[in-house]
Amino acid sequence: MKKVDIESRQKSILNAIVESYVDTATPVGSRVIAQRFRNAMSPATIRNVMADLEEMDLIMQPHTSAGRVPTDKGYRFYVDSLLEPKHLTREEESIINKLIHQVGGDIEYVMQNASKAISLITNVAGFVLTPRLKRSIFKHIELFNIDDSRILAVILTTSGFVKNSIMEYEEHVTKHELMRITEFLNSELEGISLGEIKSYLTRKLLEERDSFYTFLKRAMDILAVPDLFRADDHLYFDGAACIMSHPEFADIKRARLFLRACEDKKGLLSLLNQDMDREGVKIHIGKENVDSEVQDMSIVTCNYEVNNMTVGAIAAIGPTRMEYGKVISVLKHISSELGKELEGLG
Amino acid sequence: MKKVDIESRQKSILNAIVESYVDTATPVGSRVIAQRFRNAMSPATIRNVMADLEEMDLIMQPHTSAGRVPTDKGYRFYVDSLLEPKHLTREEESIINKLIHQVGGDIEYVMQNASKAISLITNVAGFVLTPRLKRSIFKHIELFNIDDSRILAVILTTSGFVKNSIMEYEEHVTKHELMRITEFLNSELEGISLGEIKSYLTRKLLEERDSFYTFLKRAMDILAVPDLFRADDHLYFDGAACIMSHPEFADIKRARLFLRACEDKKGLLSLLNQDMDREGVKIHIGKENVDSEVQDMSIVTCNYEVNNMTVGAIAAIGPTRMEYGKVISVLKHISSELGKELEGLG
DNA sequence: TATTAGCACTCTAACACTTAGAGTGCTATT
DNA sequence: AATAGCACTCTAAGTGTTAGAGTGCTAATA
Repeated sequence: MKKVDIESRQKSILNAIVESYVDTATPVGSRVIAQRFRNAMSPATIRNVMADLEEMDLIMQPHTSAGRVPTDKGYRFYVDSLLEPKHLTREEESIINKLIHQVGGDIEYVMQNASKAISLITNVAGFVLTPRLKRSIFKHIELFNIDDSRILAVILTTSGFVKNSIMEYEEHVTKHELMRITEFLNSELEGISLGEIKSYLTRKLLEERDSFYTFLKRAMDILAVPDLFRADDHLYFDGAACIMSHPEFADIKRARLFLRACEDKKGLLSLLNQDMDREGVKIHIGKENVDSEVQDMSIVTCNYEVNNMTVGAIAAIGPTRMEYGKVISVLKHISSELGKELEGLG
Repeated sequence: MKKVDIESRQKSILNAIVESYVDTATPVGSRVIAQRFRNAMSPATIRNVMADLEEMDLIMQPHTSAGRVPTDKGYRFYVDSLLEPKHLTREEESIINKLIHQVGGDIEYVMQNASKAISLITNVAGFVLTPRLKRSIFKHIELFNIDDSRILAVILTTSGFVKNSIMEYEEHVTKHELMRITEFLNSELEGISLGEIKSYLTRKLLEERDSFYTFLKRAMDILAVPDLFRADDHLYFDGAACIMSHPEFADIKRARLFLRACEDKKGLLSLLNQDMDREGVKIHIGKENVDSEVQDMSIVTCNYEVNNMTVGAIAAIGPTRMEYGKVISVLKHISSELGKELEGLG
């Protein structure tokens, strides 16, 4: 009889348990696993291994006479050590690309379709965070009077986004003065993120003392309109319907809790903003989430880049029993396609 | 014994049935109604009236030994002839106003919060359609080169919205020429809706034949960027969770169908675009909806105005058993507050 | 010594059966 | 015309029963 490394046998059985459970949503018994291995081991042997895995807190039994189900820790081990990358089919890629690169859609449309693409392919709910303007780098500004009391500022960022801001102004600013201010701001603000503009100008204001002060003050007033610093983090959501097909939500109460968590958005927003700083795919399984509302869910996030700068993030959320491999590849793919599309949109 | 107009007694009993059923979600029997009228009539009498109402197809029995439930036709009669306007409480108004007039939010934020306000107060799902730019009236345009090959157009509308559009352009347009084009477009397009600009300029192009042609052609090319004519109709949605508290969705299958209908958006979009043309509240009960997916739901819509022009619409969707009176007043109130807020946002 | 067959035991999910109660329609009475 | 009384119907909830899936333990086996 061939000698098998016990460690590795435990691994492959855990792997089989996770994949079978993800697939069927029913606790998996020793018989099923034995068949999966074409009876290379007897159910009894597998039961022994299962007892070990349960000892290690990687799997558990919902009740005494049921099969095993992976624990959060079990999924974590699976994701970290067993998961092998899963490629998307041509068909799947084509569906995603069609949704994201649809002609004639504005940014909101693209965001909405990206979240729909996530949920459609992964069969869990999808989230997309809009490009964060505050993180975008200032490139160019144009100012002009639209009437006696209002000035329109148009700001371009290096990642290609445009931000408008109208401000009311009591005293009339001459065209000449406006041009000087425009020139000044353009030379001064290059390379600064939109979120930093305010504090940058304030600092500048403290340094300058002479006649330049009034000029600078006025320039700042024009820019410091609340509009520019408004919250620009919005979450697009899709997949409420498809999530309901999972048996974990057969109980309407759990379904409601899940939907409430999705609509609350605050928790997810802060998670995404946090995860955005690290590149690539991040996974939060069950109780690993600090947010108590999603402690029986898993959240997978991925940043996306426009012109090589991270400006936003996308996410998938569903029961801990999800196809992690697939979700990861889908998010990676969509992140990259979304970035490309946004570059094109300008 | 006092003589009572039979017509009016039928009405008041139908009214009682509808209100009791909306309130309790259980088929209402003759005893309950009798108690509602403080036993002014006996259950037996009421049963006779109920038989009449059933004859008229205003109410029905889910099964032989159950109480009565209003039919679509019954709700319609109730809404048209029995419903009395319901005022919002101070508290409710304050919740709505806080949500909509929150400082530091951009348009998307306001839309999202408006839909949340609808669902929060009415306890059914809320929809908000973004301001339709195509319906907005052209007021002013500014054009400038952002680099050698790209021109940024900023269009202002009379309702106060701003629309950006960047276009790629092979040959360089001089600053002087750009100014001439700007002036031309500003004088020419005043009062035209954004949706009509393209056809207007095309018509103009056919009339002109001389040297002006090239100039006009160029102006049009700049404006006719696809971006300007992109789909700008987005639906914001909230209340998936709260809709789940209704017993009609105890069956997960119906819940899924409802969510699918909400996420599909196409049907709702066309309904809203249609309803927008008439002012005020419009109600679609159950089978009155052409869309088969929502034939067991009711949809209530209301347009909203910015600077006295209808630019968008809001809606509530839920089971036919909904508090029509309340939903109507909430939509009216939110429509008006939303309009005000958007005027302020500029 | 590691694996496996056998067996008693446990728990769930499904089904059948029963019953209380809410509600009706009809008929006879006021 | 309105109502009380009554037989009838249907549902929802509770109770028992059973089949079957799965386990852990022990003893046999390679």
